[in-house]
Amino acid sequence: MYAVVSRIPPGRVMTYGEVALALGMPRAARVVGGALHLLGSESDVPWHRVVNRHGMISTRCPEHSMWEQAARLRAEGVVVDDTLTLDLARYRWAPDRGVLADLQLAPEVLHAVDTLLARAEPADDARADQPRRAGNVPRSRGPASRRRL
DNA sequence: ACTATGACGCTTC
DNA sequence: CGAAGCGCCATAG
Repeated sequence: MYAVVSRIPPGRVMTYGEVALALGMPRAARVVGGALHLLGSESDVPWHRVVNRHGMISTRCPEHSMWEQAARLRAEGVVVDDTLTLDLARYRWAPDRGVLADLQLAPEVLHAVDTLLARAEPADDARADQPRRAGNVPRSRGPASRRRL
C-alpha cells in the first residue's frame, strides 16, 4: 500500500478506491484510509496525494489535518478550492504497467491487478441492464477474491 | 468468536 | 445535486 502511494508523483493524486484496486483489493478502500491514518507525521509516504472519489479531502485526523493536506497539495501546484475539492479529471494519476511491475507485488497479486484493470476498461456498454446491487463493486470470482487463511 | 468502527464507494431516492 | 442506505474489509475492543 505504502509502495503504491509513494509512487504517486508530486502534483498528482489517486483515490482511496484506486489505491485499493492497484493492490488487487477493489473493495478495501476504507482500509487504505485506515492505513494512511496510522502514519506518523514525519513519514515519507505522501499521504496527502490520496483523496476520496469526489476529489475531496476527507481526513478528519488532527495529526494530518484537512488543512495540512490542502496546503501540501497546493505547494505542489494543485488547485484546491475552498470546499477542499480538486479536479480529479486533471490531477488523477494511475500507475502504468512498468510501475506496477516495479512494486514488488506478489505475482498472484500482480495478476489480480491485471485482470481488474482489464475488466475496468469495457465498462461502457458491458454495463447495466442487470440490476446492480447497491453498496459496492460486485464480488469477483477471479484470483482477486479473498479467501480465508 | 463477535461486534463496533472508519481519511470509502455505489446505488437510490 | 445532496442525503440516505448498505456493502466491504482490516482492526480494535
